[in-house]
Amino acid sequence: MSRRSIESQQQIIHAAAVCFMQNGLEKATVDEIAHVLGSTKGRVYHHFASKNEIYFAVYRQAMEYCFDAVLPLLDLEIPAPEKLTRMATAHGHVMMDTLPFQRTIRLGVDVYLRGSATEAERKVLADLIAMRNDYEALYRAVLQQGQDAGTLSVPSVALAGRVIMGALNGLVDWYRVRPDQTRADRDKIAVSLADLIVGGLRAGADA
Amino acid sequence: MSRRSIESQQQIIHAAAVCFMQNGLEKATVDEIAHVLGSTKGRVYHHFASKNEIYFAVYRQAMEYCFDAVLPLLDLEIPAPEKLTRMATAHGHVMMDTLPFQRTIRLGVDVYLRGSATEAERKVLADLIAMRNDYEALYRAVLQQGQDAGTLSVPSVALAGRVIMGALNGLVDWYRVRPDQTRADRDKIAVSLADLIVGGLRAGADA
DNA sequence: GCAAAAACATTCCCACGAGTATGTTTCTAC
DNA sequence: GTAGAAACATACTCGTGGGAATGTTTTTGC
Repeated sequence: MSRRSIESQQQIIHAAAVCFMQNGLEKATVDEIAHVLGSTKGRVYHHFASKNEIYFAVYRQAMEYCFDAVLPLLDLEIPAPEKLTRMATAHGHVMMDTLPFQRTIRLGVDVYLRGSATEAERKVLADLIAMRNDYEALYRAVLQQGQDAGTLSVPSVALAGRVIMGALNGLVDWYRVRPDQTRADRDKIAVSLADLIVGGLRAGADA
Repeated sequence: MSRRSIESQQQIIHAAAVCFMQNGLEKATVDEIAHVLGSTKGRVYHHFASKNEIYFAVYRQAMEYCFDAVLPLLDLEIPAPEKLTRMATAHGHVMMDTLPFQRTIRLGVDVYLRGSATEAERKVLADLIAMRNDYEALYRAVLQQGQDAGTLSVPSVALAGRVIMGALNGLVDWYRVRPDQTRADRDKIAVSLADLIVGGLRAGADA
């Protein structure tokens, strides 16, 4: 795999993420993805066997962005609530920073590819879904630690994990990139979001 | 509009919701929707001008399910935290009870119909999105009331509204209908979900 | 510098599905 | 019961987009 080839692939993946976000998985055409790059279909099909494979690549990339942001935080020796808050904040940042990729994930996932996919493709998709589950498991682990330590009140670790991911990933549904927005602005959103999720809404809990 | 006509339309809408949920908005074909009913395209196109109109009808129906469940709760004279919890619980129930409709809403919304839609269709879609916003506003109103009364701690009403809707609507992503599941089981899910969102995760807030 | 392979562009094919046109049956009004 | 309209079924058109086949240019290994 030459250097130039990898770079070209990355460009295609990035362009695809943008097209997928703007037009959805089905309406986004391979011609359009190529056109964004000032190229034609030939280039895309030279690097990817099918449109599905492009989607898989975008999916994987999106998950890697998440893992890269959160994995380092697991080693911190801080109480579970704080760790959870920092993980959620980091995740919020990734959502905003890699919006096209994260939105793409939400467009279909298991809906996309129904029957029409080959057995090999289903295998890849299953791996990707497992990858997403592994990511959610990172949060569940911290939830369990907090429950054991008495610093978190978690009736159901599974359900709490779902709620956290739902609230965090919901960000891509309403967040819109604004050109005059600074990193500090996004940080405020991410921190507020994390605090709301961990701290809840009831008054008197903490500041 | 005859009685038989309305019933037929409702059947089509319901079948469409199931197809949309299973295969996505694009992959779900009009032929398939008709086939679920044991009919053909002719029946569908006799009642709906286009596939988009079917989607609109499903969307509207989904929103009406939500409003019908939550609107009555607004008149209750109870503290904001309790009202919010009950609203969230009711919403959770609707999500599970009308799963195909609610999942359909998440499939595209603004992504679906890009440029290819007529001006009239865009108008309808804008109305539907406004309808969804109105629904979210019900929650924001209660949040504001709680903030004013001091029973809720809401740094940003807008953000809190997003978080609540995100966590609640995320339910349709992971909830799966199980035949041996009773209403009590679903109620437990809905209540736990609402408690988590309103109460948060930090220990010591309340039971 | 020269084969050969990679990295594209161009052209073409064709399956698929939305929408239409037209036929056929069933209900309704009188 | 008999027009006529509503409620379908059947058969067809046609644009579109995924993917393959083939041609052209650029890079790389020797």
